Amino acid sequence: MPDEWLPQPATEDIQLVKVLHALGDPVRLQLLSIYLEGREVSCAMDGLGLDHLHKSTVSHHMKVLREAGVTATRVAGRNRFVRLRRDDLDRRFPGLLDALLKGLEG
Amino acid sequence: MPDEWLPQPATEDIQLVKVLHALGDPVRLQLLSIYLEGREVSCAMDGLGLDHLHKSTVSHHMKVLREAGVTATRVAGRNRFVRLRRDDLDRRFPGLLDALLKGLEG
DNA sequence: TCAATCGTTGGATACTCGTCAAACAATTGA
DNA sequence: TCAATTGTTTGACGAGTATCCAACGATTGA
Repeated sequence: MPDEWLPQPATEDIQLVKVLHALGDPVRLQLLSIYLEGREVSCAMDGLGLDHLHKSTVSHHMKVLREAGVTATRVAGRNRFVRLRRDDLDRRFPGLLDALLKGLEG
Repeated sequence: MPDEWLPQPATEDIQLVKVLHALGDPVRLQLLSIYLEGREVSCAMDGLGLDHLHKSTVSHHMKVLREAGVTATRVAGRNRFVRLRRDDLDRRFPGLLDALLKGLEG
């Protein structure tokens, strides 16, 4: 049985303004910094620094990132594993993720 | 009499999340594309593609960009001349403006 | 089978935001 | 001096959003 994926925009349909809007929020920018580490992250993982938020709130933010084309979500049983769409974003907006990574470090 | 400038955050106080939030709006992203051409732009200039918006709305968007640290505004008589803080942004978030410029072209 | 787990959905609430309109201040030119 | 110009400010209003809570569906493990 192959993996199932939640719906997401095609690479060529990713819009810059939606990406920037999605990332212009403290919680979602922190999620990005986690994804940028390359880990595939499950929603209910602890230690993401989001313990103060309700799980439905985190789920909402993850949906925003996915619908903007920033992340891809693989469904595996009860879990959803989220990862950055790094190749798609690098092709669509070259240098953007690299710049954000540097900016998040500083 | 020297030029007068509207208040703006210091370079080291520019926050990535505020910059992204400021640019995550269609009108403000269009303003950025105008500023990226290097022109110093006056608020009431025609041909900016913002004719459908009330002047107070444009003024509001320009204020958001300035307070996020994206632009600098010089006061000259009745006019305000707005320009990108390119050097400051390049120093604070290297590669970000270049990536946005490329992304706006595509 | 059945309880526990993971995540989503819908409702409720408070807050933010984009927009316009009107009033205002400052400046300029006649 | 005085009307026109430029841009800001304030208020109002509707739309969007961030958050929590409760309920739910799907899945897993005992």
